[in-house]
Amino acid sequence: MSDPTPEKPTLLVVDGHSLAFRAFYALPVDSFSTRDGQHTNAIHGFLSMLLLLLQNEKPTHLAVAFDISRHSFRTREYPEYKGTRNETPPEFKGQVPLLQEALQAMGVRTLEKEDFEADDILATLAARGQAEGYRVLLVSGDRDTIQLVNDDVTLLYPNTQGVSQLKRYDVPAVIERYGIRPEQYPDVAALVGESSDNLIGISKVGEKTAVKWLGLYGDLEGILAHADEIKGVVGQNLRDQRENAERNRRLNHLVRDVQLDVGLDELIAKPIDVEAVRPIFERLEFRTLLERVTKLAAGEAGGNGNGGAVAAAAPTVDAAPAPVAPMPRTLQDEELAAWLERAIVAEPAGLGLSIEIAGGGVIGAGIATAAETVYLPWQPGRAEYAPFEAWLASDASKVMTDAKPQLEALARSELAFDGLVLDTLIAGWLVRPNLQEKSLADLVSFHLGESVPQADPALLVPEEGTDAGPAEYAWYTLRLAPVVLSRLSEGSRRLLAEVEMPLVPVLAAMELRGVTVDHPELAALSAELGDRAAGLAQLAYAEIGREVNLGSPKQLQEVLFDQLGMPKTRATKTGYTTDASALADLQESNPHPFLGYLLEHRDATKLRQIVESLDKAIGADGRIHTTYWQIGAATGRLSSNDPNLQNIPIRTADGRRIRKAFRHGPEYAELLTADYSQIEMRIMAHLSGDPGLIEAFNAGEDLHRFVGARVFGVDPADVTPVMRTKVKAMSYGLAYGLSAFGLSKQLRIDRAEATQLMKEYFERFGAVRTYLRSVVEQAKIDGYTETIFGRRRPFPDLASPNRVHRENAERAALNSPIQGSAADIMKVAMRNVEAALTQRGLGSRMLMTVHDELIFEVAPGESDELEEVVRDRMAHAAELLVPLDVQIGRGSNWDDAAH
DNA sequence: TTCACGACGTA
DNA sequence: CGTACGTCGTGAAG
Repeated sequence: MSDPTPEKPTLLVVDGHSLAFRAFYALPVDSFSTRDGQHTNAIHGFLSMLLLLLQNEKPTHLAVAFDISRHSFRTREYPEYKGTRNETPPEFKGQVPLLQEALQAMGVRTLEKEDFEADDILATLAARGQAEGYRVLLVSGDRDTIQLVNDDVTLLYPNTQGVSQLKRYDVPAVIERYGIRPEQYPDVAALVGESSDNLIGISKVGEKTAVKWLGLYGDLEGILAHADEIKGVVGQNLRDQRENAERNRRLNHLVRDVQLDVGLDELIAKPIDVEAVRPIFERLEFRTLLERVTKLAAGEAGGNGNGGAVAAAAPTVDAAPAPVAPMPRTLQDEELAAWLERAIVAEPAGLGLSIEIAGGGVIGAGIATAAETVYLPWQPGRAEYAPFEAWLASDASKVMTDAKPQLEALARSELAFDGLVLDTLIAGWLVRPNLQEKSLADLVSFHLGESVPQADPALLVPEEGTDAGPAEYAWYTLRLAPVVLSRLSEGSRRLLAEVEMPLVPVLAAMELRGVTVDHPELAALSAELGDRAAGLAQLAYAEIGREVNLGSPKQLQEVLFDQLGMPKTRATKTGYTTDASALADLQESNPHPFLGYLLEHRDATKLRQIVESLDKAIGADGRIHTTYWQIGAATGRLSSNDPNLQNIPIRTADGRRIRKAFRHGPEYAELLTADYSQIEMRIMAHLSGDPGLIEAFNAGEDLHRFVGARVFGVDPADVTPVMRTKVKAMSYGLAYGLSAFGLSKQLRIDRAEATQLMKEYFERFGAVRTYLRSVVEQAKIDGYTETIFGRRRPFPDLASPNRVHRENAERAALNSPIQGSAADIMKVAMRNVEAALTQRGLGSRMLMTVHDELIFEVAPGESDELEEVVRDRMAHAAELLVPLDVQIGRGSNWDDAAH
C-alpha cells in the first residue's frame, strides 16, 4: 500500500497525551498495575504502540509532544474550550510523568510548550519537516490534525476504541473517508461543532450539510459571504449563529509556527539502549515490553508482528492488521449437516452462535468456528435447516454473547435449545463487574483491542455494507471466549459455569412467563391517587397563595427558603435539598401546613407514577414481562427493568394496594412467595464467625431481641421496642459501613448515644468488627473483594488519595461480600428450584425475584409440594455456619401471599 | 431530543 | 457522613 520513499527521511511525531489517554481506555486498568499499585495500562499501551511504529515505520526522526496543562491560548480566548471534559481519572494522571520518564530512558525526545497544545507542536513539526524534505508521520487522536495532512504528511489516527489499528490518512484517504480535502476539514468542524472540545456549531448543520455548502461556496469564508442565499431554517441558523462558526474556526486552526527550541536534527532516532531502559521498565513490571525493546535494539525485529505475549489488546499497526471475519457462507441440508459435524470437532469448546432477531422471533443465525462462518436466513418450517435445528436442540456446546434475549427469540419461534456453555457478556462482567462492557462491540474493543465493523460515526458519507452481521457476531464471540476466560480467576470460572450460566435459561423462562397484573385495579388506583394529589396540590397552593410546580425542587426552594423564610437545608449541587427527611426536619423546627401537604402530595404522585408505568407495561396477555439484567449490579445482584419489578412499594397501605394487583393467572391456584429472612445478617455471622451472632441465629428466637438483650445487658423478655429498633438499625447499618453520625441521624439520637451504642455492640459482637475491618484491609492488599462463592469486585478507589472517594470505596468494599454472597446464594437457589420443578414435572412456575424473595405461580393441587421443594432448595443453596431461614406465604395476590 | 439532577421506590 | 439498583419529572442544553 504505502511505499515509504526510501530517499526521504521519516519524521514521526506523536501526540503523547491523547494517545496515552486512548491507551488508558483501551486496556483494562485492572490487568496493568504494579505490585505496589501503580496503574500502568496507559504507559503500556502507548509504548507498545510506539515500539510497533518504530519497527514498522522505521522513522529516522522522532518526537512525542505533550500538553503542559489544560490551559492554552485557546482557553484564554474561549474559557469554555474543552470545558465539558471530565476530570482526568486519577488512575490515569500519575501515568503521564512515568511515561515521560520511560520515553526519556528510551532516548525519545519529548516536547511541550507553555500556552500551546500538543497538536500545535505537531503542526509546527509537520510544517518544518515538510519544508526540510521529510516524510512526516503524525500520530494523534484529535481529529483537528486532519487539516495537517498533505502529500508529505500522513496522519495515523486511532480507531474509535483505543490505540490498536491506527488508520492511515493520506490525502486520498481523507477524501475517500470524509468527502473533502484535508485543509477543508476545519471548516466542516467549525460549522458542525466539536462536542468533545465544547465547541458548539450551527444548529441543525451536520456533516452532510457542511460538506454540501463547501462544495457550493469553497470554504467557510465563502459560505458566510453567501449566508443570505441559504434558505430555510438552517440558513437562518447560519446567519444567527455565524459567530459560533467563526470562533470555532479560529480555535481549531492549528498553529504551525510555535517557537520550539529544538531543531529537527536533534530529533534523530537513536538506537534504544536496553540497559538505560531496563530500570524503569522493571519498575513498571514490563517484562514483555522489555523483551520487545531488546529484540528491536538487537535488530531482530521482524516476523512476530503482534508481539504474541502481550497480555491484552496488543496494539497493531498496518503490518499486523486485526483479523477479519471470514466471509459467511450459506449452507443447507446435507452440506449444512456435514459442516456442523466438522465444526464441532474443530471447536471442542463450542461454536460461536448469534441469533438474528426481528419482531421478537428468529430470522437468522450466524455460526462460527475460528476459520469459517455460516449465515442461515432461517424461516419457520423450512426443512433445509433441519440439521441446524437439531444442533440447536442438542447439548453440543455453544458460545454466545448476551444469550438471554436470543434464547427468548428461539423459544418464541418454537426452536428447542440446549448446550449454552458460555455467554461472553456475563464472563466479561465477571472480569470487570463495575460494568464498562455492555455489548459485544464493547467486549471486542476491550478484550481483543479490535473494533466490530460498523458504519463509522465519524464518516461524513456513510459507507455501505460494512456493518457486521450475525455470522461476524458469532465469530467475534468465539474469539472472545478464550481471552475473557483467561482473565477470570479459577473461582470466578466456577461461579460462571455453575451459577451464572445455568441461570440464563432460568431468567429467560421467567421473563417469558411474566406475571398477571389486574388492569382495572391499577386504573382505579391511579385515578384515586390522581384525585388525591390534585386535592393536596390545591391545599398546598392555598397555604402559599400561589400555584407552583410541586414536582420542581427548584420552585420548591423558592417557596421554602425565600417566601416562607425557612432555614436552609443540606446543600446539593444545585441548591438546597427538599427531600422527605429534610422536609420532616423543617416540619419539626418550623411547622407549616404547606410542608405536610407537600409530603403527602409527593407520596401520592410517586405511587401514581409507579401504578401508571406498571399499567402501561401490561401486555396483550394481561401480564407484565420485566427484563432481568444479569450483569446489572457490581455486587452480583440482578436488576430488573422495563418495568422494574424490584421496587414495587410495600411500606405503606397504599403501596400494598399495588401489590394486590399482582395476581396468579387463571390456570393457577394462587401465588406463593418465599424469602430469606435476614440473609445479610446471617452471612455476616458466617463470614465473621462471631460466636454471639451465630448463637443468636441458632437459638432461633427473634434476632434483634437476642442482640438487644446482649447489647443492653437485659433479659430478652425485657428488651423494649425502642431498644429493639436501635439494635435493628445498628445491625443493618453495619453491613453498609454506617458511622456513628449516620446512626444518630437515623435514630434521631445524639452522637454520644450512637457512639455508645456502637461501642456496646462491638463489645458483645467483637468478631463482627474484626471481620469488617479485615474486609477493607484485605481489599486494599488485593485490590478486590470476594464473596463466599468467589465472585470478585475490584475497588481501585481504595488507593485514592481523595478521602471522599477512598471512604466511599471502603464502605462499598465492606458491603460487597455480604450483598454479593446473598446474591450468589439466591442465584444458586433459583437454579436449583427451577431444576427441581422441572424434574418433578410440576406445573407451578417461578415468576419473579426481588433479591431475597422468589414469587411463584402455584398450579392447582401443588401448594404443599411446591412449598416443600422451594423451602428445601432455598435453605440448602449454601451451607453456612448458621441455618438459612426461608419464610413462605401463599395467597391470591402478591400482598396476601407475603408472610 | 437528550442529559444531569433530585427525589424516591425496593432489598 | 449507609450499600445496591431503576424510573420519573424538571429544566437546561441541543
